[in-house]
Amino acid sequence: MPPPTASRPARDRLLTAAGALFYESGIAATGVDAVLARAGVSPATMYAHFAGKDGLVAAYLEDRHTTWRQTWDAVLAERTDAVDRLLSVFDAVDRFRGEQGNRRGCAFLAAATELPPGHPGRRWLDADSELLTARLRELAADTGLPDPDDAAATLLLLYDGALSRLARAATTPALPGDDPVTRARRLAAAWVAAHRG
Amino acid sequence: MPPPTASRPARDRLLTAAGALFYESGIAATGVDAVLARAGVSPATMYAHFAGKDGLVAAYLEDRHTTWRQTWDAVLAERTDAVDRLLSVFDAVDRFRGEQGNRRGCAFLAAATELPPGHPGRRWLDADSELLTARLRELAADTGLPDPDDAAATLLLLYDGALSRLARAATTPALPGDDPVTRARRLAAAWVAAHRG
DNA sequence: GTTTCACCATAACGACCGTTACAGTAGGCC
DNA sequence: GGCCTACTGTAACGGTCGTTATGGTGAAAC
Repeated sequence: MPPPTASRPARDRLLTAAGALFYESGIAATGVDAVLARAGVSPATMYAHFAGKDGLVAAYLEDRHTTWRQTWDAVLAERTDAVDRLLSVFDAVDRFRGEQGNRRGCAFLAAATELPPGHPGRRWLDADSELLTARLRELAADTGLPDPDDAAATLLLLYDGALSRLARAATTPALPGDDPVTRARRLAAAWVAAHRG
Repeated sequence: MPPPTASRPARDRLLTAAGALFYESGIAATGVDAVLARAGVSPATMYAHFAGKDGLVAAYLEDRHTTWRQTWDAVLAERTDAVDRLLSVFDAVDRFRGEQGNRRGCAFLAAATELPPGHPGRRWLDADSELLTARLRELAADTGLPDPDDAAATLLLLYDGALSRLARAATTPALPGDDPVTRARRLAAAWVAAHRG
C-alpha cells in the first residue's frame, strides 16, 4: 500500500502512460522521455516516485499482475461448477482483454523475453507463473481429476498457446482459425471431459 | 545467393556469433561490439558484408528459418503415415533443439516481440508463420481430416504453446509437468485421433 | 615483385538515453 | 502573511551504441 498522503495524480498518470507505452511499443523500445511526455510529468517527479526506469517497469508489471488477479477473482466468484471454475482462466483472459485494450497478447510473455536476468520486474513474472500453476492445480483437484499436476500442465500449455498466438496475430495479420482464446478453452473443456473419472 | 567468390570465413563467423548471442541474450540487448568480439571480426568487415545491425539480424533470422525448414524436411522425409507426417512438427522441434542448443524456445517468437514494425527481419517471421500454416493445412488435408483449416489452427495453438512454455522455463525454473513439446505432441495426437473421419 | 583483395586494429564521431541538477511556481495549512 | 509540499521546465552530464574513417597486415594472383 502506498504512503497514506501520497500524491495520486502524478504517480497514477505515470503508471497509466507507462502501461500503455510499454505494452504497445515494448519496454526497451520506449524511452523515459516518451512516458514523461505522455504523462505530462517532469523527470524529477518521476525519479521521486520510482527507482529509475527499472522501478517504473517493475511497478507497471506489478499493476498488471494485480489487475489480472482481480479480474480472475471476479470471474471465479461467479462460477460454482467445478469444471467452469477450472476453465475460468480463459474467461478471465477474455474479460481482461476486454477491459484493457489487449491486442498484443500477454504482457508478461513479452516482458519475459525483454527483461535481463537480474531485473526487479522479474519478480512479478514469477508471481504470475506461480499464481497460474497453483490455482490451476487446486481447481483441477476440486474437479476430481486424477492427476492435478498433469491437468495444470495441460491447461498451462493451452493458456500459453492462446496468448502466444494472440501476440503473433498482432503483427502478422490474416492467421487462420477463430479466436485463440476460445479455441484453447474448447480444447481444454474437451480434455477435462475426457479425463474426468 | 551470395556472390560466387564471396569470402566465407568472416561472414560465417559473424553469422555464427550473432546466432548464439542474439538467441541467448536477446537481439536488442546484445550490441554489435559483442558480436564482433566473439566472431573476431573488425567493424569495417562486418559493414562490408551486412547492411548494419539490422541487416545482420535479418541474415540471422533467415539462417534460422532455412535451418528449421531443412530440419523439418528431413524429418518429413522419414515419415510415410499421414498422421505421423502431420505430427512431425513436434519431432522436428525436438531434433532442431537437439542440433542447436535451443533452451530458450522459439527464436522467432522472441524476435516477434523485439523487432519494430518496419524491421527487415520481420520478413522471415512472416515466412515462418506462412510455412507453418501452409504445411500443416496441407498435411491435415492428407490425413483426411474434415476441416484442414481447423486442424491447422489447433496444431498451431499447441505448437506455439509448447515453444512459449519452453521460453518461460528458461528463466523461471521448476515448472510443473514434463517436456512441453512431448506433451503438445501427445495432445495433438489425441485430437487428431478424435477428429478423424 | 608488385598488385590486389579480404581482412584487422584502433579511434573517433554523432546520436540517443537514463539520470541528475537547478531554478521556479501553484496550492494547501498554520 | 509565511511555510511546506508537490510539482514543472529546461538544461546538462555520462555512458552506451551504431556507424564510419584511417592505417596497416598477410597472402594469393599474375
